[in-house]
Amino acid sequence: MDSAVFTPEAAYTLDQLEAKFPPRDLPAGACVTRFGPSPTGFMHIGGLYTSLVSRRLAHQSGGKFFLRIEDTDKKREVEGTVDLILASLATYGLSPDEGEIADGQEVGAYGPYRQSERKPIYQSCVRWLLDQGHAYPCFATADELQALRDEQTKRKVPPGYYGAWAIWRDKSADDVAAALAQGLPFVIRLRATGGRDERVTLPDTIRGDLEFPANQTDVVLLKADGMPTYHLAHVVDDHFMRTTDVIRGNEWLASYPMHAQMFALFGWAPPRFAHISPIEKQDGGSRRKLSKRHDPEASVGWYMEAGYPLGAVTEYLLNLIDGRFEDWRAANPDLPNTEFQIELERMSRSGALFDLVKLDSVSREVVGTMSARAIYDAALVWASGHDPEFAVRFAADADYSQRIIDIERHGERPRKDIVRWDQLPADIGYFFDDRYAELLGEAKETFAALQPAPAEGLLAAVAEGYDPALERDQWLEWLRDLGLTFGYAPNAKTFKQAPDQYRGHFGDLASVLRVALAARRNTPDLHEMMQVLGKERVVTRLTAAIGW
RNA sequence: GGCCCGUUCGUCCAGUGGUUAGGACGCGGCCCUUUCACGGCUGAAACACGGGUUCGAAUCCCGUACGGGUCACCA
Repeated sequence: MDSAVFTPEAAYTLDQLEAKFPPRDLPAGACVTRFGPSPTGFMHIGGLYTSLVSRRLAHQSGGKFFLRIEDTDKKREVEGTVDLILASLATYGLSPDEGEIADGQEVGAYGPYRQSERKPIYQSCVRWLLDQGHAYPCFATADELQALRDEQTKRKVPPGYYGAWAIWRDKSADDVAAALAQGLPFVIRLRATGGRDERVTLPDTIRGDLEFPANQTDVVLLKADGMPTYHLAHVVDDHFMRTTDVIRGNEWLASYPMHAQMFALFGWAPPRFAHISPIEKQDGGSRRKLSKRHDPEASVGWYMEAGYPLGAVTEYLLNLIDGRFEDWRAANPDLPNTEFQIELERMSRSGALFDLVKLDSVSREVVGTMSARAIYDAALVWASGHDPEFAVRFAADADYSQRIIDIERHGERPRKDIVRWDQLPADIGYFFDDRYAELLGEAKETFAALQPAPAEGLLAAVAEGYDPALERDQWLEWLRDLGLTFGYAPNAKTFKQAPDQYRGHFGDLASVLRVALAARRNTPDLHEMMQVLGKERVVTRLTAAIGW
């Protein structure tokens, strides 16, 4: 039987492919890694995690990181996913060196980088396997396969298409020709070579040597539509794309024996493997993988919407990769995190629980090291996409916005209360007059509820006497003195010693000003806030509040 | 069910035969303080269990339990 019938799109011999995709010219020790997502409408945080590991490993060794779109299942494909993947990677600084880099645009000499466009390559390899007797066509129907499984379950033997259960494994050429003549759909299966007690060992970079029973299953290589299964595509692609390190989720551990067998049959040296544990989530008493359905934080889109700065997600993930990152960061507060060398060998073998609280803490630190300008730029990009109304305000006066951001962020102990950009509209909205106007209603309520009630004439006096030229200390002294004339003790201690002699203490006075100026009781340093607002706004707002 | 993987404070990690089992986040307390933060100090908090090996085990071996993965023409 001519194998061409089963692989109509085959176009090369193995030798031709070897010549077409020669070994890469890279320095010794350089790692070539890849990320191979299927475009099913979603970018999982785990994909970002794997990409981070892969890309860092490649780059710190002088190698390459490429993106391969694994779109061999046309049923599950969701349009637009590739753009989403590209945007996600780009947002967190993980753009690939090779592969699709923009809509339909590819770079790199080992393409095409979409598996759906590599059919001739897969079929060429399968044809060789067929010719060698290492693969064969199978015309079993879904019903027949189901019946097989039912029988296996009944007989309590391992389910699967193997050995004597592999009904098409040893069919005669006549049977095959007959099925073909009827136009029956077929798949191509591997003729498994694993012996009954044979074992294979996987030298996993993270986990050390792992041992499994050798593969005995005649796994499907080519589906009825002529597309490869993951197994075939992985082996063929990672060989011809010259991947040195396959970094993938540990759900692939169990299929390693199949892959190993195929590499051996082709006579190819397998790459190194590193199976990483998935990021999990606490769910009641147990833990499970972060799921697309139940956990919004499973999607990279969630982090983009929340406006976590690039570095925050990266550094949090780096922490999961190697706990020593934290120590490194503490010792090197100013170095870019790309300087941190990751080591696969040090990765945890068990799955890490995703901890949003920790992420926030990391983010706080990351934002803490950013300049007001950098925060402004990043937050504006976020706002443009997620809060247009705020974006307009924020962009209207870039200098004003940056001074707002910079409040209490300079000096020895910078304020670290920004975690994600989406908190900004609520946190600093009151600085903008149009937003402040919208907050007036609640401001009045808060003002009316103030205890002790604001002293008559206080607002007018502050508005009257406010001198923005005063340094913080002088200003404080001035305000304390002024407060005293309205019955506010200069500090809490004095007040506590003689509560009946005062209306309240300095903190109460500050609250009055805060509510009038910011429509809330909690604000950053009052002095600095007033400086940024500027005398005009301060006077206007205080004066308007006199009637509250 | 078979096969495989995993198990140190609530969480993330250090620890590779001899440590008062360390750090970070979170939590409690104290301090600083014009509110909220920041910061400083401090406290509570863990080697899944049972057997070995050893002078000595979180570290090595075996078993148990509990989690997880996988057994598709999905990746």
